[in-house]
Amino acid sequence: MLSSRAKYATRALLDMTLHYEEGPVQIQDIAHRQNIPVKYLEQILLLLKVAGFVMSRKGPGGGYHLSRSPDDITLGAVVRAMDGPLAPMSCVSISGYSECGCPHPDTCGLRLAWKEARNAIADVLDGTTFTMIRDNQHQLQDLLRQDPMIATIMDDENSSTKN
Amino acid sequence: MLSSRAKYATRALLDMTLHYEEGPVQIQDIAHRQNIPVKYLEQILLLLKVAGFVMSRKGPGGGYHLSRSPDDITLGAVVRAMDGPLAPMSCVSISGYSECGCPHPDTCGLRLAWKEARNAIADVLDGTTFTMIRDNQHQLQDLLRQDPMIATIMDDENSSTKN
DNA sequence: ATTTAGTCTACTGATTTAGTAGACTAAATA
DNA sequence: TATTTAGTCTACTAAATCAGTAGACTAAAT
Repeated sequence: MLSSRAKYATRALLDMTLHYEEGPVQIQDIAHRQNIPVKYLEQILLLLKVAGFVMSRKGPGGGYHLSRSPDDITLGAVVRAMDGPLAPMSCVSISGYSECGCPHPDTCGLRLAWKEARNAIADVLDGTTFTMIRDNQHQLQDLLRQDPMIATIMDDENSSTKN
Repeated sequence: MLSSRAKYATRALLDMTLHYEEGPVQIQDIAHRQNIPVKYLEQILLLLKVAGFVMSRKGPGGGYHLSRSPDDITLGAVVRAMDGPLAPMSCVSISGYSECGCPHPDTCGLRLAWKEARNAIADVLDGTTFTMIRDNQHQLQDLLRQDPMIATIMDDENSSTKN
């Protein structure tokens, strides 16, 4: 499970994607719209700034805006910046090959499986840009506007029974 | 990142898969071979027993053994039993649809992406049995035995640069 | 009766998480 | 230049979780 830091960060970036054409958006506005504790969001935006996803301007009319096109920001990059490697086990992240304590990491069958899992998740998250997320969201909203009853059906169809 | 509980549990089950034909194996033996703290492993094996993956026998000649074929035990099932849902966010696990705090969960574009990520990871882990893990491990060992220099190359080829 | 081996419960130290609080700095503008 | 606006930076903390450790107990075999 990803941290709430990652959850809020991605929500904030989606919010800024939705307001990308307008000027800078203020922390308070993002916080209110996205239901995020203001003071916590401040810290998270600072992290996103250090990581190069957003820029800021102080003073009246200031606020935050994406530092590049939402087409060039992937979910994977953001999650890594907030929560570290996507790897399910340290032995398949660059930083921690030999630190897993496994008796024979070089021939470990589990390691192979963890690697596949990491690659699968990375493929999805690195292949998803905030532009795509925005477009998908608009499509969902259109669908729901046409037929409000579709909501529950959509959920049943899209979610597998597996947690 | 999965817990060390999940790490040890999967290592223990792999160990029991490797000794599946023999009788019960003792906690101490698993712990020594797999480099796991004995007292911690006790607790984990109890969890695995409750979850139905293993059976135990007390007294001399006793120990633990798989309660069904390693062909019928998947990595996904074990990870869920140890660490809970594979979902990267609560909003895409059965238990927590509406508890994410998102303003509009039903049309959330992020939720769609998290769902895809969860399905990707679930496909890999639910599609990997302990028989497969054992066979892969044996294959790796054979390769390494033939050419000890291949180890580093294998690692370079198999791991993407992405964490 | 003794040994062997799993079972059960409680506890603990360390770390991380998810925030809160408050003082400070820079930019705009009147 | 004073004031307001809005981001910045540092410190702190309550609660939860994690990764074990400790020790007494139970059941099976001989």
